[in-house]
Amino acid sequence: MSPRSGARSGVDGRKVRGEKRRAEIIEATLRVIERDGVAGVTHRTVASEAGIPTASTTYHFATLDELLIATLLTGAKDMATEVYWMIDHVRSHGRRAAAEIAALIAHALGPQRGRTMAEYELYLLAARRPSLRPAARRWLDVLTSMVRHDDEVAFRVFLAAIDGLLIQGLIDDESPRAADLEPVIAALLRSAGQSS
Amino acid sequence: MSPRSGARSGVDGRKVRGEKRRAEIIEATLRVIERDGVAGVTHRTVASEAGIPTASTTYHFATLDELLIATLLTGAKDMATEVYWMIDHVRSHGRRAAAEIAALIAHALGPQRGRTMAEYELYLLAARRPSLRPAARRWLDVLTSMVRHDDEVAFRVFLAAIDGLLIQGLIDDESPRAADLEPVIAALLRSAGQSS
DNA sequence: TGGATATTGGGACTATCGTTCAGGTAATTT
DNA sequence: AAATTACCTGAACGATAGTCCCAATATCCA
Repeated sequence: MSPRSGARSGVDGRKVRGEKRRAEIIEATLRVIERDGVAGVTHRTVASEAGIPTASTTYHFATLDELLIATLLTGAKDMATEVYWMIDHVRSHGRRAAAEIAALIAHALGPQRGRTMAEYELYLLAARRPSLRPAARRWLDVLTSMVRHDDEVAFRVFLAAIDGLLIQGLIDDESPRAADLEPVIAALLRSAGQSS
Repeated sequence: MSPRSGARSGVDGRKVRGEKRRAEIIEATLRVIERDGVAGVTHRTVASEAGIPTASTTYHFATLDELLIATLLTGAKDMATEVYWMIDHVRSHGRRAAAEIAALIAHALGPQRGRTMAEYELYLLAARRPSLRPAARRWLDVLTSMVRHDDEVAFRVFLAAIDGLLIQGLIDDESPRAADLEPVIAALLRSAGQSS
């Protein structure tokens, strides 16, 4: 049985013992996805990555879907944080924003390449499984909610273009350099991002 | 053994008999991906979808990877054709382009939703497996090669934004309506697409 | 026509999968 | 301290996976 189904001793925050395991399992899952993709996620590979017995993963996450949902929810926060930084750069750095954002994208496609792939794989999984969609859409909603209403259209263009650049960058043999991305970002900001 | 590994009777183009089967198997694979995703692709599901015995798929495609590569190569042409239509609309319809493109995207996210998902799943698969990348990048290269050099930056913004809109549309509960997409496309064209 | 070869198709072998279960340990409450 | 409950874990079950093997068949060149 899942620890959430029964048995909470009194207050809510008392089941601290298992929460640490849950977090470890989720982190291990993310590492597995970075390395082998969503296809490589099994109870056994995750348990092995976390260095715990197999049955422990099935105890905290009754089904694989449940594990993936939790992983996506956890990852969504990180994704949102990343894009939030971009927006912050646009607002504070003004003209330098293009260079800053280009560097962030280059970083996501270079050193963080595995992580970026993992995020988009979970994203696509959400497209196919309705139960994952709220989790996947959350970070988009969060971002959208923090721009003024009259900028919503421009903001959507900005987000879509960033998504597209990241995805297209994933199938390049060598990671794109920030210098190559900068003119594209500049053109994007010139129309869509300047007023946000 | 794969038909390519041994046994060719003299010349190369003599193995016409099996080519039809190969095509059938690839088409069945694409249908399986549309319905169940890349994760649903197994020798057995593909064979069942094509109405042929299981061993026939392993005969023509020794490994599952080989089958996926062939499927991606076949599908790449269709994807390129679709985006080419969009560009054509921009050039010929002028001011109406936004509405036309919005309709195309709404169509890709509505009736063609399964197909669109399949394309992006194969796309992400290419990000993870270098052997698939040339096939995935081919259509992008083809598109990029047919715009003037001074428009390249604007064109990249355009393509990236389209990609992003499609992906984000995939995780919406109900497919976005063309009317909702049109202002976004219009804003995009206003800056990036008008000169291409 | 006859032999060589490409192709088909049914079945089977082995590995791994998700999930379950039963018995144990550690913490928490009374 | 006793009991209750969360938590842990090794083993196992049934299902399904990839791939292989071998006999049967269709096709083609000589």
